[in-house]
Amino acid sequence: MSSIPAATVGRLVTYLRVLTDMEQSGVRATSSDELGAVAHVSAFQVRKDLAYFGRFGTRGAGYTVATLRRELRRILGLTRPWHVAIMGMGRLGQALADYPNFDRSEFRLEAAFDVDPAVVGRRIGDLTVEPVSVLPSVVAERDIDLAFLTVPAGAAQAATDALVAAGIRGILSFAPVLVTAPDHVRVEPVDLSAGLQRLTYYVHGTPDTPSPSPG
Amino acid sequence: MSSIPAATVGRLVTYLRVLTDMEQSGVRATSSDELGAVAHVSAFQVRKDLAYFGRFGTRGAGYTVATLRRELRRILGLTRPWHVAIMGMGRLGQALADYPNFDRSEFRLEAAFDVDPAVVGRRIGDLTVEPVSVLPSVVAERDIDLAFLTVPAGAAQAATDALVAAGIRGILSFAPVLVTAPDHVRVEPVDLSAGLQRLTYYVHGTPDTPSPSPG
DNA sequence: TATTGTGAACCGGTTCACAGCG
DNA sequence: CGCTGTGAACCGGTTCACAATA
Repeated sequence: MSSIPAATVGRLVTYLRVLTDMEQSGVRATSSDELGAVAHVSAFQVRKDLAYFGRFGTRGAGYTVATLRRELRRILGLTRPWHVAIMGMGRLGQALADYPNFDRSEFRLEAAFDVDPAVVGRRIGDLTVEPVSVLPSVVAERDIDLAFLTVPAGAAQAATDALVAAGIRGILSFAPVLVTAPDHVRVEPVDLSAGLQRLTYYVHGTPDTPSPSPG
Repeated sequence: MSSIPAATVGRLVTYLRVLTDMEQSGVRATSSDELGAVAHVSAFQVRKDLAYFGRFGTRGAGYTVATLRRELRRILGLTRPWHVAIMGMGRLGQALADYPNFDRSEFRLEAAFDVDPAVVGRRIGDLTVEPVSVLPSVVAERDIDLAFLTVPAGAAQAATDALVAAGIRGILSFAPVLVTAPDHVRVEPVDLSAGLQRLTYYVHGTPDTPSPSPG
């Protein structure tokens, strides 16, 4: 049982969403059946995924929404605040900087960086854009854990190297390129253009000749 | 050989990127070995992925970059222009609307929609925001194939239903919720907050006790 | 009785070794 | 001779059946 399948981690995130919705709707209890139906996953799969981490239900009764939700938040590391920096204050970086949803989450935007002197010093949301030269000291002083990588493709690897050198632990990369980081730094791609290209694969083909079978 | 693994489709997108970079750098020929090294995939895997679709190389010699690139573009459905609408002109929708990279790609932004009368009529990039009431006629008239779903979580399912009813074939969803669509409409999630939560899973744990093993 | 938790069977994707061929 | 293309072996994730238990 050494290593958890990546697919399981992804589904845990989905289960957490469903449980959060349930809790807000006042639902107290649920079952692997119900949870699976909402998450589009089999009840077997729900139970197997949870079994990697412990036993959270009551046989014959199911799961308590609040309890299971708390456990999933703990498993996913969402019980403490995460300090986040934005690397690259182009349009996407700016859009993320005043994304209001972060206010209610465990993610705290602590800094914003750009190489362009014309952008440095500008206020965006309640951050002031800082030059990349101060990245190492800012990361250390404000205990920054994670970064959004929102620089152009050509700058992505250099920016990643700088983040790694500064001591960042994880990177959410929006760059439309493959960036490489050492094993102790996790890179999670959120890739607009890759998603778009996968989409065309599944959608193309004429309406007559059915599209390539979905995965 | 009925259905292609989803992972293969994702890797084809990566191979295409690598080949595009190679072509721009003037590299004429490559091999499954080299391609795999750059894409962080085994040479076996590269050859197996390609074998689902045909035979594109020359035994003993390898692959011609231009040829393989053309074939991958064809396989992924990237040889014709795709007409795209943006649904939801909040910050993210606006950021996408003047994302300059689309100019050079096969994706053409053709329309932007919002429910908010205060936003309708505004010009963003070279689009004018239109009310959702005209969605069906606009989709039909401008032959719109795909949509970016950039509405708040609470509006995501209703917006999806509207897009489906209007005849959209594929949706790139940025909504932090699970949206459901009929089988003939493909939904590809590009999920910021899910990515962030997967990231914390892999990063959390003390520096002493090693983090959960990566997938 | 109802539903969880789990060892075993199954299946599909990855890895491999090598046959095919330029 | 070198590298692709591919049938077979392997492995890991999913599915399943059922034992455990509130």
